[in-house]
Amino acid sequence: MSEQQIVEPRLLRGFRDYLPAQMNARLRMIAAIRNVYERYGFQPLDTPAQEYRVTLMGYGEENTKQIFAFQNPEEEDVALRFDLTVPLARVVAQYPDLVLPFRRYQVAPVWRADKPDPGRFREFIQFDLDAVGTSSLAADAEILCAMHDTLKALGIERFKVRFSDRKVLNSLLDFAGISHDSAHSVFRILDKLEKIGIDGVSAELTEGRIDASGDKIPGLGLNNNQVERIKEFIAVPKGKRREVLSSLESLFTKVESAKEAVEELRFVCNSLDALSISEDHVQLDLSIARGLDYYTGPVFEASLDDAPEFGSVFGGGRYDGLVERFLGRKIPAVGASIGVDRLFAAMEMLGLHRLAPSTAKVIVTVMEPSRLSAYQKLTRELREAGINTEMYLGEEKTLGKQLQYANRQQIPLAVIIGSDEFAKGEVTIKNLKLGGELQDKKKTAQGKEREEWLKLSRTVQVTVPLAETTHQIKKTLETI
RNA sequence: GCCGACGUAGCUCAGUUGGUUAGAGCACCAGAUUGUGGAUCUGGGGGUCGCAGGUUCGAAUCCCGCCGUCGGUACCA
Repeated sequence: MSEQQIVEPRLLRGFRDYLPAQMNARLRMIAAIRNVYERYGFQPLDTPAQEYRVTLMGYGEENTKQIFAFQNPEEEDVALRFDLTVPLARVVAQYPDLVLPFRRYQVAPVWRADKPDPGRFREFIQFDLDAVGTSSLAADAEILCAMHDTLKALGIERFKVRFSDRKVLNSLLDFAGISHDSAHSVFRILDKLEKIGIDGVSAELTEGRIDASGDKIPGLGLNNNQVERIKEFIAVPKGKRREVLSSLESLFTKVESAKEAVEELRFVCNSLDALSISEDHVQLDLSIARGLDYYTGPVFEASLDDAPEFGSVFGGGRYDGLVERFLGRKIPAVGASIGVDRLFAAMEMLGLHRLAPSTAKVIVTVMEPSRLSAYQKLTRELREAGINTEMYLGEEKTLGKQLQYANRQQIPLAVIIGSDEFAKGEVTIKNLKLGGELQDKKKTAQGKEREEWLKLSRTVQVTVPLAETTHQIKKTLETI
């Protein structure tokens, strides 16, 4: 092939490869999440990557530019799904036989034509859980509870699930005397509170500001009185769920529309108490806005304490109006979506992943190629015993090279059979993982530790009769 | 989309006011060690200096355009 024909191997912006070490970690994440969702009795669903474009549209024109849209060979307008919630609404409307409440989970890639950021990709996996067909806020509490359990199950300790209610923000507009037409803009600015602070919010609500890069950000033109009211709202102190709730209640005593919001939040708080969900991990936080277009009640959002720059890794809320688009009548629903790849990236930054490329626990090295069938037979035996086993298939003839290969693949055990072992009908089993760990400690070990080290190093490699290979390997794997 | 910075080996970067054959560390490969991985030592391979033009006797270095990356901002069902 001439040089001009070589195609440069490269990725599209916003897309990424998952090489084996990362893919193993991602698969473990997905399995752990699924495990939690099924413990709550949610049912699996899958839908196609492509939908009719019109199915996905209708939540504001400005969003359409985020959708990957094109024409299929029949020249129909189609698009890649950008979330799993809209397809769910379509399914619920399309299959009237589905038993309600329909509680489903779905794990699948979605696509958005956003500008990529850390933890933000153009193709990413979402893992959703939703309950459709129930207006009971017990469902909302259950979703919050599942969010909490999921993050725990992923081995994350320092996280916050925060919740509020869309109706609180609507009441805030009444409280501050702001037209509901401006709702979208006001909420968007409030959502930036953590990022730009109270002064930044204040500026954007009034005359605008100029950001660090010299960009002009237009203001909303609210008057001082309105901004003061919003500041009062923002000033509601953070604390225990019930404390925040009573502060809110007293602030909004004269706002008629707030009664429903307060009652909803009280219900959710009561449920969380009944479920013994800790105040440390699940908090009532009035400042979260999210889900501006279709959320109608409680909203949820989770972030990692040690990776705040990744923002929301798990979010959702109640959306009672979404199915109506496809059915003509309302079906209440609530759910949440975990951004698997964003969370993966955050955990990667925090070093929370166990990264090993291989799925093999054992490598059978090949020292005497002329007796290949003996190695094949043993490999087969180990596999039939349920042990993930790889036989060395590379070109290297020396044992050292083969062990180096195993080490790089992070395969913990090696089986060695050379002329000595063949002669005696034995096999040597080497614990590469333990050997590596001991090597690291070799320099520092002293006194009693040194004795322990010597004792352990005698167990790194054992030789047993061929017939006991499987038994010995199982025994050793239990210690790993 | 807008503002700014930056593109030199697989990775992280150095490269003096433009001056011969563009460097380092890590990684990789080989040997020391023909049946024992991660350590050490020695040697080695690898670069159209993002792409295309211009200025110049001479460009990685200066100028223009394009592409890409990063940061900020906007947007985010």
